[in-house]
Amino acid sequence: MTVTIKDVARRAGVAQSTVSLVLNQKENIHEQTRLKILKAIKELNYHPRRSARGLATRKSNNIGFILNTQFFTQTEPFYTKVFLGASFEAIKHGYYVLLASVDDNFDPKKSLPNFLLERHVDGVVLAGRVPDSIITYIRQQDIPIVLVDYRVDHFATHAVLIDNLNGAYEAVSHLINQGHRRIAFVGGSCHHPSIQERYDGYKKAIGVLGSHNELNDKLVDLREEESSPQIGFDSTKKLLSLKPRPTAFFTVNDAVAIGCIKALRQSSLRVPEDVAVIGFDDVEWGLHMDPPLSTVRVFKEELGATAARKIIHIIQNKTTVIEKTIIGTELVIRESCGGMRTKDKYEF
Amino acid sequence: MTVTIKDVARRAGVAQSTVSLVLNQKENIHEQTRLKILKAIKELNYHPRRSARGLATRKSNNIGFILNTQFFTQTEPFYTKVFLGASFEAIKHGYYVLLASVDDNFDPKKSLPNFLLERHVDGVVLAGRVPDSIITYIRQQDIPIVLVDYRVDHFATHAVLIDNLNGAYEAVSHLINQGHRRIAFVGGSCHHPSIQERYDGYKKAIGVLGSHNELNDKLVDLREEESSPQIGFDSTKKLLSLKPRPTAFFTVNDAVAIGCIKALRQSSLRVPEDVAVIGFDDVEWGLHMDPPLSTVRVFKEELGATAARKIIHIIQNKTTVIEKTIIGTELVIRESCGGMRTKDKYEF
DNA sequence: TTTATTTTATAAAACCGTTTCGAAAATGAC
DNA sequence: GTCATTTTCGAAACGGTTTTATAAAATAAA
Repeated sequence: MTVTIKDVARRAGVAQSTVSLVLNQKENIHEQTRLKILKAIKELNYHPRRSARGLATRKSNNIGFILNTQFFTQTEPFYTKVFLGASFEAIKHGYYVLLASVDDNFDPKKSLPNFLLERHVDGVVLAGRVPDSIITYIRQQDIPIVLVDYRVDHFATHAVLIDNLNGAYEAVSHLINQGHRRIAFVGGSCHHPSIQERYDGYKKAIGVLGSHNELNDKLVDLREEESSPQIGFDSTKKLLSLKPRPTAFFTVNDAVAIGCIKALRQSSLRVPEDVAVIGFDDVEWGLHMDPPLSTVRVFKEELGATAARKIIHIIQNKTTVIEKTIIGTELVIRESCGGMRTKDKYEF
Repeated sequence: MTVTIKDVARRAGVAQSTVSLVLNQKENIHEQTRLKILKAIKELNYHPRRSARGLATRKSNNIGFILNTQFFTQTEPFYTKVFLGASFEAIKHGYYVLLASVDDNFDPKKSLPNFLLERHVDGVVLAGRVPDSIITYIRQQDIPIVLVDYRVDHFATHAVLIDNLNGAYEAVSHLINQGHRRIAFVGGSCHHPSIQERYDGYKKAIGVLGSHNELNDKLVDLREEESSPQIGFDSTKKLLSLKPRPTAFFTVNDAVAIGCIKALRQSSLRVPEDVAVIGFDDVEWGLHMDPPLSTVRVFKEELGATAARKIIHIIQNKTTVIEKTIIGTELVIRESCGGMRTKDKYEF
């Protein structure tokens, strides 16, 4: 029924081990027999079966992609894009990506992605904040790891990261250059390193370009919860009570920006005429918001693709030297941060 | 190093075949030896290796998920959600989902998802419109198929479908009940069966609840291209030139609704005061639009989950009787279709 | 009770479709 | 003709499942 390496060998008149050798591009195959075998392969339309190969080589040619369950409940499928990027890049290299999720409070002794137990993956990509315990567990199994958009300082791990610092720096610089002096930093979860870095970029811009006494803790609203439009709304409402009120809002991501703009509108403030807003991430619908949202573009698919390339490289080369790759961002100026009116500029 | 079935057998003092028997829950195992073996399994933390199992059983315990490449370029990750639904449902049943995409003009002789060639999946889910040729090919390989959000009338295939007809019917009925008499049907690709069905639902509602001469071809704008905000914008602009202009717009999906509302706004028409809009799909950001978009909710994850359950069932039971499952929709009334003002009601 | 027969539980062997490795065969150089 | 060097081969893994054989236990027949 299904054609095996044996059939190919028979038709080509060679041993199956020889077929295997040409299949795996090994040395020392006489060109003539190589062609003979290739011909037989083509004629029979032969394709080696993955599980057989996997058994013999102890490689699955799959890679696992694990993320925190709670990210799925988020408004914007940020990590989904990362996954897609990884998935399609992996295919190019002959790998498939298996998706799994873990809870924040997960216990390796009780529940684990099955692909880890069944040796069904050769390496895993961990996306976003994941519990330490799973990192520890996977390392014990000697399965290579690459983190995406997450770092753990006490683990030496390969990682693909967003240039949050610079992204935020550029965004806030832009606001400063437009004359803004009271720039609020709106609502993100202080637990995620990426958010911290965005905050650092904000501070740096104000420190470098503004005057230092403009670095005002009151203008910053970091939260415990995962960022969301709701958080953005609440956060903005709170920040609007400041006197004088902020003239610009740099939000920790686009989801927060949505809530932020909603709050501004509810307070009868016009964007961008009265207040400037810049988000982060560049999600699809930012373009269609009213006004179209200025933001810091994150190359989500590229993050995933890079992680895929990296884990595959590690798998194939047993690389041991740890390296972190930082993917740049791009400031996307649309309408939500338009130039300030003269009146505002001299307001304070 | 890695613990195999042999180790378990040795420790339990039985033959490995016996271990295999309890692993696979077969009959005729003395309870006492069963427990003994289970104990050994637990103590050694043994997990059968997938590729070994796969080789022996000729099953991969993977399922393939194929969709049209062009859907990835679409604004809203509709099918991505379907994929996620399928993926997580599959995990519950011990399967993993492998993602692949095919071009519209793809040729099975040249390029094929590798998992098909390498017997790496036991069945596949095809999402959205896919070329006939791939369906034909997969059937030849005797690999079970389930379609999601697609139907091909000349193939008898299992399918999971959206109740587009009823969804559209309810939405348009709602508009009619609000007093609208000139309801436009805005911009979708006439090639996708789902769009056709939504159109049918629209016609049915007007036919049943309206008067028949309100069924006016001029109010309908179907396109060749895949639906998008741009299409929605163009389509709406065109429909607005009608005299008298439509008072309500039923768009073929939410992406189109975005463009539609943008066009309305550009023509200084207020939503919902001057014009009502209802979309379809219920994408994430519809809730955050201004005004929040009324729409017909499609349970995307549920579509995927159902497809996963179905394909797994077919794989395991060799079911042969074809069945189509239709998943209901839900009319979500938000603000974009609010009641009409009295003035408009009597306008014609 | 003894013997034959069936049932049940376990063991042993064959198989799934590859890769790998040591040995054999072919080739070439001297 | 001998010795190296290529090239090819055969058999043994890899880690499970499945089929078949066998021993032990249970049941039925004599």
